[in-house]
Amino acid sequence: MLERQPRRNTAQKRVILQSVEQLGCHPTAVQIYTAVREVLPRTSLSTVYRNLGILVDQGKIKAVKGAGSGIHYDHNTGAHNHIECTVCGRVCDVHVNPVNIETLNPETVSNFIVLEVRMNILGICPECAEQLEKEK
Amino acid sequence: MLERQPRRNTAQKRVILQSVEQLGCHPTAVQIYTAVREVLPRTSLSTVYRNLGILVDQGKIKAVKGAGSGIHYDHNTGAHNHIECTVCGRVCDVHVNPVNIETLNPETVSNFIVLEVRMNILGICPECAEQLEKEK
DNA sequence: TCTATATTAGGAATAGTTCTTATTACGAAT
DNA sequence: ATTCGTAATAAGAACTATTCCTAATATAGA
Repeated sequence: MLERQPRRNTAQKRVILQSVEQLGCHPTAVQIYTAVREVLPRTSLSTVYRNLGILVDQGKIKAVKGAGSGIHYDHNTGAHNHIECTVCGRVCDVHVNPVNIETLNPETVSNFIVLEVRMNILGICPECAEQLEKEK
Repeated sequence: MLERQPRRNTAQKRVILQSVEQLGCHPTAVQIYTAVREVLPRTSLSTVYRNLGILVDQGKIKAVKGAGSGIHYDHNTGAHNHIECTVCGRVCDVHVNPVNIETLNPETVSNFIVLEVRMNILGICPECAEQLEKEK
């Protein structure tokens, strides 16, 4: 017997998913909220958070936590890593050779059962680098 | 002329650093706070946070942000990566081959100036794995 | 010991996220 | 098309982790 997960196809949910896809470079909940409100002005921030949680559960988007505060959302659900600007906080995709989980020695990982290896690169984005150069 | 950084050697600061070193496995501010209060019962949480910030600035400890909420503190300031238990939130050290920053192609990193590569492994610690096994 | 001021305790404030509750509206069944 | 059960909503309260504020305290240098 299949468990019925009632999931209504509401306008808010559709626009929220669309916004994550269109905003690019991994928006935060507030950025998504701002974008959604341009289409549906009465949408509340909690609705955005709730639906982002649902979309993550459904595997339609991914939550990304970097060095800075706050969660970023990513419509690219495939395996890839992230780079984060330490100046403006922007998060972008980066494709470096992934670490093969099977090759990790149990001892080196304190005998943990490894689920996922996330690489997080910190750096300065081209825009912020240029800005810093100008200010000198 | 050397800038004078007035740094008083207070009991709180000493005990806070000691606690980070002794607690092991990367305690959070609240865990450090609890440990410090056993020695200095009138210590406040803001004092712990402020001193942890100072110790990070001085390079005596490192702040570690993982997938879960909250900051963990690490007395091992050398280059190494972390593994985090998705069940209990514990953070441990792990030594996998570091990624050489110089080998990264500018294009693959969206032309960012790379400062640091952090690897964060998610998994289940031996204790939680055993617990989960029992509950089955 | 005295003194200037860095540091503290305590609590208020803030940021980001989750929870609560009355209301709304989707969609299945009439 | 209308009705009806309940999932989803708006609004804001609550919560968690952290930082800020201020008067009181205690350290290091004279």
